[in-house]
Amino acid sequence: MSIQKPSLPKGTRDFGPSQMARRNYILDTIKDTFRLFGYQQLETPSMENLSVLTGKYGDEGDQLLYKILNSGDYLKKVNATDLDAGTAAMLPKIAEKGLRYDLTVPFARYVVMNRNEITYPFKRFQIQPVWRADRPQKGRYREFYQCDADVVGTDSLICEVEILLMIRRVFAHLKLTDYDIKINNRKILTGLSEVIGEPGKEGQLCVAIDKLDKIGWEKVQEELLQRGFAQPSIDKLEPVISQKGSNADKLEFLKGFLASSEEGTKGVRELEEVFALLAEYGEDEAHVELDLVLARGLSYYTGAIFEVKVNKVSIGSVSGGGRYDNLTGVFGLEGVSGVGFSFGVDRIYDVLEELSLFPADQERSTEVMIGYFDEKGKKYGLKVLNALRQAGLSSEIYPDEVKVKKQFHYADKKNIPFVIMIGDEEIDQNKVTLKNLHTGDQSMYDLAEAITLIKA
RNA sequence: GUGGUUGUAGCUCAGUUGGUUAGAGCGCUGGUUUGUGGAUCCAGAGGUCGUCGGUUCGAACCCGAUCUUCCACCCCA
Repeated sequence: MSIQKPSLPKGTRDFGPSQMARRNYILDTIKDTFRLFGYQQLETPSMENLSVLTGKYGDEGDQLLYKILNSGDYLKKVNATDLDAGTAAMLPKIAEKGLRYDLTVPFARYVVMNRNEITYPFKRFQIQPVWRADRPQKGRYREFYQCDADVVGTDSLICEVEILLMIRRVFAHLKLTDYDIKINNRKILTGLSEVIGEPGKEGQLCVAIDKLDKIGWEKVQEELLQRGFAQPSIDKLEPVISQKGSNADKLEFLKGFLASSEEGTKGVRELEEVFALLAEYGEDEAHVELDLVLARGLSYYTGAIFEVKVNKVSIGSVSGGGRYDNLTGVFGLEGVSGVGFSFGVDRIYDVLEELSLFPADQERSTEVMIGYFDEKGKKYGLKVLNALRQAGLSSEIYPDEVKVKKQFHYADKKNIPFVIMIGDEEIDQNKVTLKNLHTGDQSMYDLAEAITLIKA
């Protein structure tokens, strides 16, 4: 019987106590914010029927889905001809479930299945892991968490504004100051493709233009040519690429540039209203930047699109989202529009780490540990322990009778700020010795006094 | 999915053209003090060198496969 070394599947991680403390610091901030804006929490199963998931993320997406082998004799329904037909044809016979790939599709499924119980507009948030059979890299995992907030059943641009406000609140609480919320509108991109003489190609345009930051204008032109755009059309795009200035300046420019496109003009008007509403809230435009070349690959966006980039760090975007007109159409429920966005917790974690923005005492859990010299002290300590907990102090007693040195060492390693020591003297005088591990000071007090001191 | 990269003690890393018993720092355990942790000093434990196979008298080192890490592309949070 050989002992096997345990290991983790590629692209997955354990979260130890200190990581969990830090993750919860981020997640609690996000949850508080979602609730503050009236969103309610939803959870859906880790696995969905494969029919719910396939075909929603494109061919590549289907490849990245984790499929779950049927229970029992999973080859039961397979015969020789199925084997010859290849993987794609055989898949439905051996797997009927899969792990969720994102939170949007399960949400759409939920809305459709509960369409009659839901009161619209429906504001929900959802924080759960998702799985992708991608090749992992730094900041890219096969299991990771998404924090989605969506509101469906309203076209109001107030939702867009509130997304901006939620992002700003979360980042302010996390002490992140140097970041940009980039905003654009899919209708503007549609308008652009019309105006430059390539109508209907906004999808292709998006894919290429989205890389501007990364590969530069020259390379983007090459890519556009490859994607079948004519050189004169590309030339017409030039003034948009080089457009600089304030959000108002850019909108002014677009108004003229897209005048001939009905759709584009609509997009401009929507953006204008978002900025106008923001002002109505009494808020400024800090961190909000209209980015004419922000595209985002996802094809289902139809209105506003968002992306958040933290400056001066090596991590890509940490949040993104947008408006979609027909979330639930694939499940047979037409006309449910909505807008949503998502925080990438894992990436925010990396950003906070890179910028050393995690609070120092995040790891502390226990406030007081009780130590003692012998069995008598231990028994006395149990009463003290109970009193501490009733006073609302997170506390523990060292469970084994070992040397005092070892007890203190434990408290020190666990970053426990106070130790209450029990010996014969304390028992005789009905007191406790309280030691502050940070300063090293210690003296004897009544238990009630000690509790007040710890709470101070 | 394509191309490349990494793996030696719990952690960060040395390790000569292939040659006897694979090292350091930090950490860990015990002691120096019989009512006290974090500093000093002393001692100690811990490695089938990612795994499997091959070449060789001999492999941490050379070759192959596989797993893992990270990177670029694709795509994405």
